[in-house]
Amino acid sequence: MISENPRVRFAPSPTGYLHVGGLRTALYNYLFAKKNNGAFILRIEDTDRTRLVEGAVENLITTLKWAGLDYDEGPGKDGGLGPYVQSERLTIYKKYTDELVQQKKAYYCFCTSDRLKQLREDQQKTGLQSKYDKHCLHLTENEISEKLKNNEPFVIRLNVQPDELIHIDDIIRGEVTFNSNVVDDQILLKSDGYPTYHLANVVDDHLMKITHVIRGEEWLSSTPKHILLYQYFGWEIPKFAHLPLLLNPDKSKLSKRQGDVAVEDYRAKGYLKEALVNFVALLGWSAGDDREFYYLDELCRSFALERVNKAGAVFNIEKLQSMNFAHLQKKSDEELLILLKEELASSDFKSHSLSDEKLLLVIQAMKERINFVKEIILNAGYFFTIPQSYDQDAVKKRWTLESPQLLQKFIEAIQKTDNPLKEDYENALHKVAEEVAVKNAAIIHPLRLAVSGVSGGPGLFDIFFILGKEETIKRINIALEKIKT
RNA sequence: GGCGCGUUCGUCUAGUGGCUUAGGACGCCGCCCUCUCAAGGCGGAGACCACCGGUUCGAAUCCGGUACGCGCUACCA
Repeated sequence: MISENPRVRFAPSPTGYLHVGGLRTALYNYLFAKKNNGAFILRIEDTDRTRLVEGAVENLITTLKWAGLDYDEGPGKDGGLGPYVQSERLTIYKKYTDELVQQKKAYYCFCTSDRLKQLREDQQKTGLQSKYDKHCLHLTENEISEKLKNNEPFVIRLNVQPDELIHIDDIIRGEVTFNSNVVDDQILLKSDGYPTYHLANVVDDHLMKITHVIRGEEWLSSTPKHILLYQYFGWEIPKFAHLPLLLNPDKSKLSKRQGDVAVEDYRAKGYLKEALVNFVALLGWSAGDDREFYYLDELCRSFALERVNKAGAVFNIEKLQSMNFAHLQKKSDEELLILLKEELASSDFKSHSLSDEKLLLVIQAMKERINFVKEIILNAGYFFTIPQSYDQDAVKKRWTLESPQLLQKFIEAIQKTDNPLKEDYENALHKVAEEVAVKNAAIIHPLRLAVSGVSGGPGLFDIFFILGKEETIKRINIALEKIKT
């Protein structure tokens, strides 16, 4: 347990959509906050104007909300330490860089990108680490004001001192040490007046009283820059926790090229938020026992940063799918009804005439045969409309010369029944089979084909009951005309 | 190239010096159930714990080195 109420943040860039890796980072932050009675803050890091995407912030917020990760402070939810969008905080960053420049902990740099590029190439050729050479550090006050007067573009760089050891005490990785000689004089303020991630991140984390920085491992290498900034400003350094990366099957950092990475893609495919959250929570964390099925509130209670793994985790779709199945099975029929009606509304069967009562029966029949609600429509469209075709392999295998007369007899048998139940269909069939002295299967298989067009699915008598007597007879008759051997 | 991080079944993981002939889950295979497809039940294959060396009575677990993988190395985050 953390003694003081911690404050954590999820700080995405609005570049279009919420990445599943981002979802996990957000989730771990959220879980940590909830577990320790802390605050979960959303901050938008939109300092790269070249990568801005229209509507991305709204999309991010909607998706986060869909997943159930509501933030305590953030855009539209002022906690007194806003604004929570970095592009609205430019004067703040300016103020703090000025302070650093005054104390000579940062300096103006007028180098052109051409010179920088050349420098990098030269260093690479000689096998050196590519690093800024402090060329502009020695500019005099006069030279600087002269250049500023001439409107020469400039950036502000961090003035890193050599030969210092910088220690990071990471909750997940333990102590990590860097020598300041490998830390570049990072640009803090870009020539367009916007801060870089490094500056904005540190300033905001401090101003927003962030106690724990929980973020992806890709940030570990730049953490020394951040530590230096905290030290230069004289600020307390937050605790760090660098999360293992989410990986493609080839172990590279999870990327778009190798599959879906946007949370909205998974949502659109029909994954339940419960399954996605559960799955992603287990990618890099476990409670230490064999339990794998969790709801969000249960995760909140069990989560511990100390138990997060160090190694990256391959994002395995098959496991996610089985997770979806598991969560689907736990849903009540009524919950599934809502989801099914949503899917139906945007399907070919939107003008179906089934009552909620019938839909509930369809759900009961199909539930354990699907990984996604939409598969009810995809795999069992016959509940909503007469089969448009008959599976030819099944016809070949199940439709025999005697099938027509058997089905005919079955029609006659059920014709006599009144409001038949599942058992009545079954009894009728058994009786026919007995009369003609064939196995039940000899009638069942062609019947299933006639009524559904396919060879698999729920119990035949369940299908009959859901369709009703009239519809069942009608379909058999149509099949008798259409199916030729 | 430099710096950093990592390495247990195909994949996600349990394991924090003896409980381990390394446990679970997904996937795969087989059997049972069965009108089909699933689900479910039972069983199976699958990890010389990356490698080498050290510490120890004893190591997947501690230490060192090597290899491999990944990340960072931008006026991107």
